[in-house]
Amino acid sequence: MRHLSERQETLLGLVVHEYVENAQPVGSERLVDQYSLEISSATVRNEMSALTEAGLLRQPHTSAGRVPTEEGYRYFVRQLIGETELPADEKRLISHQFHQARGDVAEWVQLAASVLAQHSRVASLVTAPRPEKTFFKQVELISTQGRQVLMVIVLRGGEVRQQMLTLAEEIPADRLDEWAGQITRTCAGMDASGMAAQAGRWTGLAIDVIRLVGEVMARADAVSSGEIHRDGLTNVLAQPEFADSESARHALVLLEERSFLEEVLAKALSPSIGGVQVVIGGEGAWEELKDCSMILARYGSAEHATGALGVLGPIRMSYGRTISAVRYVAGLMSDLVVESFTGSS
Amino acid sequence: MRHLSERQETLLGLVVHEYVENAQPVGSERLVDQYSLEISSATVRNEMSALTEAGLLRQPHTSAGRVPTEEGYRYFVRQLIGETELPADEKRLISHQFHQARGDVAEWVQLAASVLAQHSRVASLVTAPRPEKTFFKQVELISTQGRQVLMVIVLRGGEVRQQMLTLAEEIPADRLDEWAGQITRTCAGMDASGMAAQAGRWTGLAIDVIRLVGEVMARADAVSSGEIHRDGLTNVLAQPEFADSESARHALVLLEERSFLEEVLAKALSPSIGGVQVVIGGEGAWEELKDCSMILARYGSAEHATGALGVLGPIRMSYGRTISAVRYVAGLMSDLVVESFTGSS
DNA sequence: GTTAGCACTCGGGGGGCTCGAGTGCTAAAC
DNA sequence: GTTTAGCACTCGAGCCCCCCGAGTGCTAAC
Repeated sequence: MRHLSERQETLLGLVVHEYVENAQPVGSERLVDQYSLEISSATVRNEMSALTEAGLLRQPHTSAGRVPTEEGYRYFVRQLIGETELPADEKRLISHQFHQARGDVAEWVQLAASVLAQHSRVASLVTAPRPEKTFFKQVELISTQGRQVLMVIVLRGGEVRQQMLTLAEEIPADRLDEWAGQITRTCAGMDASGMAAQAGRWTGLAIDVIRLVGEVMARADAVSSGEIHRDGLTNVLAQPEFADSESARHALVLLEERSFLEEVLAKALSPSIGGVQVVIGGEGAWEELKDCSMILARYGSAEHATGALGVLGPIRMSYGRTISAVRYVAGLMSDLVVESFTGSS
Repeated sequence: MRHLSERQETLLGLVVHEYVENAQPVGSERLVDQYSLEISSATVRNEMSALTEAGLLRQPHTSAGRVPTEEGYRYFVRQLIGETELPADEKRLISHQFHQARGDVAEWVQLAASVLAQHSRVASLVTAPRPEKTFFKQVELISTQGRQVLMVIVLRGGEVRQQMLTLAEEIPADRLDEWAGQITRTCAGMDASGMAAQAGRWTGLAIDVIRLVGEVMARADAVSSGEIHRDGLTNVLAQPEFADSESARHALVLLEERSFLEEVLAKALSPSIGGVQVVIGGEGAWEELKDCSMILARYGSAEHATGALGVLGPIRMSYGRTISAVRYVAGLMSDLVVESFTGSS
């Protein structure tokens, strides 16, 4: 399977392209017509035969056209795609949309999902950016009703968490402020374990507050990602491979199953930020997405916060287009994260 | 169509029940067999004929069994369902799950969606509880990096919003605290328009802060609901009426189209809390959900906060079961909202 | 009012047919 | 040696047709 001739590579590329477009096995004559090839259909047949031999194409049945195998798609993506870029006008449009949404993280995430879904025509996933590890910055204690107190915990990077706390006895607001100020001054910059260690050194109300803050931070550190924002679910239903409800259901289950998505995101994105990961047909590791591909990227920056985004669609997907869309959106999101952390307006 | 005999009502009920179970037109003989009726199939045929006349049943084609019409379902729900209750053990299970999740609003919402999806076997929707109108309670100004300031806005009821603000010049943290304290003391309890009116009376930094707070509050008042949490999307794909991908897509589009859901939730739930609204087949008002039904309820309490929840599924739905599930979950959510506001632990 | 009997209807499913796109092979041409 | 025309062969998709049986409405008897 090593060493495809240049012509074979070209033909593989054309088969992939044609199949992605039409969702139908592509035959030799068709190919010659469609792309005005200089060679005859018989030659194409010979080459196709070789590609089939090499495991890059297959025939759904004897005497039907050829279809790329998973291996064929992988070869295509690895060797033939090059560095496709989104058209400049699409880039401009997307970047414009992102500039509109500046300011609100939740909005970015939603927008990224929507943009990906629209430009890739498959289902998209985006998680909000989160720091690798949380550090305490500030706490506010706000009395609500009787002995109920709302704790507002601010983490480094500006993430805000809230948590209710019930006091043993009512405490006036100014005393609460005082406590909060003391705790903030003393504990600023600590991580979850640091907070846990602190608790013992305090008395009264502060013990509970610090313990709870520590718990909230530990919980935040434990989950690998927040909510996973989805969009474009209906796109995958439009694909002919999901025409029968059984396979459609199967694909949708993947997209609903949070734990599965988390696992995939975690495993596929362990490496580094910037690169785009392409998982074609489960790669042997995930039986569940046998007929699906995912294109994933991590965004953000390691010292601030990172998130993940990507798409999930049928194996028969426009990889060039989709990969560049994922890469571009990941880049924009990275910029936004860095911007919002370093405060350059 | 007025005045069905008791026997006719019984038969209508049985047809609905049988059709909901099997998704196939039900014939007279089948009905007699299945439910060991004391009357002959010919009699059943006569009654069915009358029900068809009355517009409550219809035949998919001449010489097929009967299927309830939309009107038939409505009659069934209005007159025949009674006050079905979930079995006690299911109630106990659900209530137990909710007690586990106490404390975090986002968790309730997610749990409610999951429970509804599981017990109704269709797709569920839940919005987070929100107050009718927001009132300012407190603001904190937290310096992050250089001239970037994170505003944390606490609203009555404990809802927390955050908003970035870029200063004209750097201001030390203790000055920020001072400003925040002043604004909080002066403006506590105001609504969005009150805040807007305030802005003019201040100077410097405070103008921007108050203006932004006002905007955030106005924005919060404008959207009728926050994010709509969904679950059980795959359930609807399992229904035979959505076997072909076209209708499945159609249903999924409804569930993805935020604006549509908001409209439906708003219109259907204008009345009051507590009651369960059943929208069968669009009721003429929504062409889009021609083949779907929604069962919706508002939860919470008017003076604190309210949200909406419900399910969307095919018209052929187990109304008794689903209505009681929606009612029960709405009740639990209402309790949680009230509890969390009044602070009774 | 109820029911047995009966002729009639029509959709679904299975079998068989054709059609055509596509293949692999061979032998001739370049 | 590679390319290509020619050709026999394959096999699934689509179509037609037919049969079957569940179900109906009607009529006449109970």
